[in-house]
Amino acid sequence: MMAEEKKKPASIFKETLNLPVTRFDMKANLTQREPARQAVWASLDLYGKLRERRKASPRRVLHDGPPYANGEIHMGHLLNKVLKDFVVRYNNMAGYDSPYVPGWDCHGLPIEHKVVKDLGSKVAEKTATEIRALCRDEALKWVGIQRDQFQRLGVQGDWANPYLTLDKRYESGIVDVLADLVEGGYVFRQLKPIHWDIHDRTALAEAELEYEEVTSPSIFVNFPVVSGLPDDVKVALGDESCHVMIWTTTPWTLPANVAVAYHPALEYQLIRYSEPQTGRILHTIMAGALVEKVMTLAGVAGQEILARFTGKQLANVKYRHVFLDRISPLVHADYVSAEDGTGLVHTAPGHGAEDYHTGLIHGLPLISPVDPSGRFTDEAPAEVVGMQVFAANPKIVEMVRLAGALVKEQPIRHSYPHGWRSKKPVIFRATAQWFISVDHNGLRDKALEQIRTNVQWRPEWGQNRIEAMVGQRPDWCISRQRAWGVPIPAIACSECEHQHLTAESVRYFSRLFLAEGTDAWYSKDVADLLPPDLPNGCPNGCDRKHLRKGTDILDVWFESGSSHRAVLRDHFELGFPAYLYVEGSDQHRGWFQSSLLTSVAANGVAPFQTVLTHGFIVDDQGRKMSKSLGNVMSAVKLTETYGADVMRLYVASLDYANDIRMSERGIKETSEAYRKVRNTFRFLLGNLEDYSPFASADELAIVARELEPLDRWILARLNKIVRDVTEAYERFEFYRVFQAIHQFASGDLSSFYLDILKDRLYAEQKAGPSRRTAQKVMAKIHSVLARLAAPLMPHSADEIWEFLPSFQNEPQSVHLADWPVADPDLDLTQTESSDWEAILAIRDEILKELEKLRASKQIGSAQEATITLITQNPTVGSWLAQNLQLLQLLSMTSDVVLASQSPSDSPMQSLASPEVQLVAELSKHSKCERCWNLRPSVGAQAAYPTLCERCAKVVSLDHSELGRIL
RNA sequence: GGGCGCAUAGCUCAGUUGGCUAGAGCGCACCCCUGAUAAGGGUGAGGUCCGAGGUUCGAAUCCUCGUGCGCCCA
Repeated sequence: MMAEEKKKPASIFKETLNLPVTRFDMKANLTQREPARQAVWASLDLYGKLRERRKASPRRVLHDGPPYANGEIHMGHLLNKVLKDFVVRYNNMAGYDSPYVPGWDCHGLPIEHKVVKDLGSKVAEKTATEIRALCRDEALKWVGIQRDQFQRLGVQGDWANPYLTLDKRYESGIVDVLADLVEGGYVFRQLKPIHWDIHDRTALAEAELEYEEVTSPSIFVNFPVVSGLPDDVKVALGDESCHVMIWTTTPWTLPANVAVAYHPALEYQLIRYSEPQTGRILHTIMAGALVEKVMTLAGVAGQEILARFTGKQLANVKYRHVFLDRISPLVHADYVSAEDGTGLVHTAPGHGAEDYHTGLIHGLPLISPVDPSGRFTDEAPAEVVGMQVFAANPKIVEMVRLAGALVKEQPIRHSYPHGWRSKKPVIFRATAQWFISVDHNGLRDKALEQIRTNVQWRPEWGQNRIEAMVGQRPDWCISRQRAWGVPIPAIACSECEHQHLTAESVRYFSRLFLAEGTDAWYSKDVADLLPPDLPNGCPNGCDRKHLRKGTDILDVWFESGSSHRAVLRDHFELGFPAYLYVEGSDQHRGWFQSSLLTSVAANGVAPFQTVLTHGFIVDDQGRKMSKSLGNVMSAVKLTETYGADVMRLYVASLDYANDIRMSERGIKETSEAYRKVRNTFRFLLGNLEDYSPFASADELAIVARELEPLDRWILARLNKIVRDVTEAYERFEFYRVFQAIHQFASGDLSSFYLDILKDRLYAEQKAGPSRRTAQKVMAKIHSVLARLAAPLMPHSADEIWEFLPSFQNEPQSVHLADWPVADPDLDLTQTESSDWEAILAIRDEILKELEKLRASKQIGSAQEATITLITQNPTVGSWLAQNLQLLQLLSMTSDVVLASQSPSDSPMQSLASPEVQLVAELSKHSKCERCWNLRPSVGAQAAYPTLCERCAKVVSLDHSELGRIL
């Protein structure tokens, strides 16, 4: 019987139902559809239309931080660009003029490194101009590749006119900023140690170093103390002389020694020992933790500890150099430890990075008596002048020994930096560099003031972070000894060492570079480059033949940090300052800071109103993605597999403020969420095919009193979604947008509103008011939801938009549409809200009871059940009576009735309210052949004995031909 | 080692100034429907709110210490 029923032929009344029909494909097929749609956008010049449409609107400029033009895009790029696109697309729809000019960072070491590597030994035959041309080709190649990959993600912007840091206009802008800083007196020249390859006679960056094991002569040296010992140490010492002992693996740096560093919290000891070779009684100071180890090494037995004290008591100690006539201080340094050595560190600011910083803090002199080929200059002690530093090591050791200061010499194996090309050990050598003074003219304080009062930091802790960094940062070294970049246009005199770099001269070069590019600096002779304020050569009267072009280029951070000039102010008509910068949190030290400092120095204010940062991508276990861990996900491949809209939704679903966990599994889940949203739209569209209002969705009057209660409820929900989503976009909280849209589509629409609506859509009169009202509501939801989702899934939202019933009267793309606004007339009153809350709670209880009937095989669909609500309370009873019909509708049951006692011996279930109980049982009504509802009215119309009253009416009105057949 | 952060179901997120039995969607299990069908619906099981102390009548929430992870620096 049951089986027979299932197989029975379709009822002739099926033809009279309004079942969904749509051309909108369930299958997204994004990898084909998206590029096709992007081609359509390009042919429409959608971006140009958008600019035209918003040209008189208030501006919100998101200024793109330039990614480095090297390599394929990775997940970090994808995240960053997609977040930016959410912001830009939202703002354009929300009524702002929000242009997006993408940029690329094209200069710098990695590209130059790659080019030089590819050239191999041929590099020697190439001029700087030729190498620069190859670098340019390399950069432009990657710009092209990355541009295609970014566009594939659906990122909207002026891709035909991006800003490139190698562009003449941009280079000119950089130099223009430099001119402002020179004019403001921020730029100065000073010695600084850098990694130097004495074989290739060139500066090396950190990335160009390779670390290898070498053997070095390590020595322990006693420096004689001349004054400043703490009183208790003096007492313990009596009339004896005393030393401080240091350890070094680079004896050749001893001529540059100007201090000995201690850690203020370490424990030090004054010890007395007998030197094994000579039997002399010596007193020296070193870290207590190392005494045993060092004395054993030196072959000393029976040393005595005369005093113990902490490092900070050494603050006033002075000592004499062992072979130079120089008195130097002890200084504190936090990096000193008792790991190895003596806990007292030989400090030579001319030959080490840490030493250099210590030197800056304590005002130590910077000595570096070494020439470019690594030979001691005549500033060094006479014994070693002209010797190559490594070759001079034994000589220096000998000098220490002769001075009676050598405690122990011992070869040591350790890791030491080598040049990537020469494969030879490198040295730290002080050279003259260009700097920006962070404290000149109160720059640091002004920058801090801007950070605190004139910029919004999102998340807020970004402020703490950058404030701490700016508060502590040293002067900014802006010169680099490379070829691929923007020259610092200084003219030097090799006779008198004069460096010509004035505001006027730098502005002159800014104009020259705007016209000819920075290649002019390399291709022209110095005689043809003399700026107007240097007409007669060196101002000190030296012969013109001594003039040389400077060979330094600018730090790339200065370049990208100057984008507020070339891009925001001068050449792309974006406007200064920008509404927003959006980058990873590492840029608090990088681009945010270099942009801030250059802008505050040149313009007096920050270049951004708001700075939004995102975290870094980690794997599903929270570890960073790296080649060695093998957990790197390919942005390009995943986009090809899942489609840009899915990848975008995935980005949207994550709270990017902190670490961002990504996994292919997560992408698959997002893919499911996308399908759910897409199918929900498909259902809307399927029921709107025959609906074609003349007005656009926003103009379509929806009058609250014409609506059924359920329609009012869903539209009130839609109001809330519009408000929540809009606020979330304003706050850049896209995961709230995603959650709201997904949960609305899945929870409110698919499983509730639309499910309940099916009866009305399918079975009511096709053009009758009930069905048409439902369609009006659905069209509204369709239109609003498509727009809310458009920034996140621009391709799919646009596809959906074209299926709007009112499409002929709408903008041709969803991205040209206005942002939806909530309609307060559709909000529920307080009473309505609390009624709904109660009704939905009862519905939940009904559904649970139905599940029991289903489990015991009494019913299949909810239609087969009747619900009886039981209460003795007359107030509750009358409230229920008013809502019985609604409860029946919402539970999709055959019937909901009210009683004062149980209608059967079925078990009663108490509701949350103790006043009400309910019973669910099999309905006694017959099933309508057309709408499949079990209704008491089935058979009431003699002409249609198998139909319910509603269906009989609909059929007789819309399908009178059927009546004649029957 | 220092600075700035983060940690709530398997996943992605909620959780107001401390206050009912910590929620949602997805996933999962079981079931229903076959008129959204490579769809749709229902019910259910999942939590040491990173850990340990403390403040409080009461802590996912506030404080301290610790663990793990990320970014930046050394």
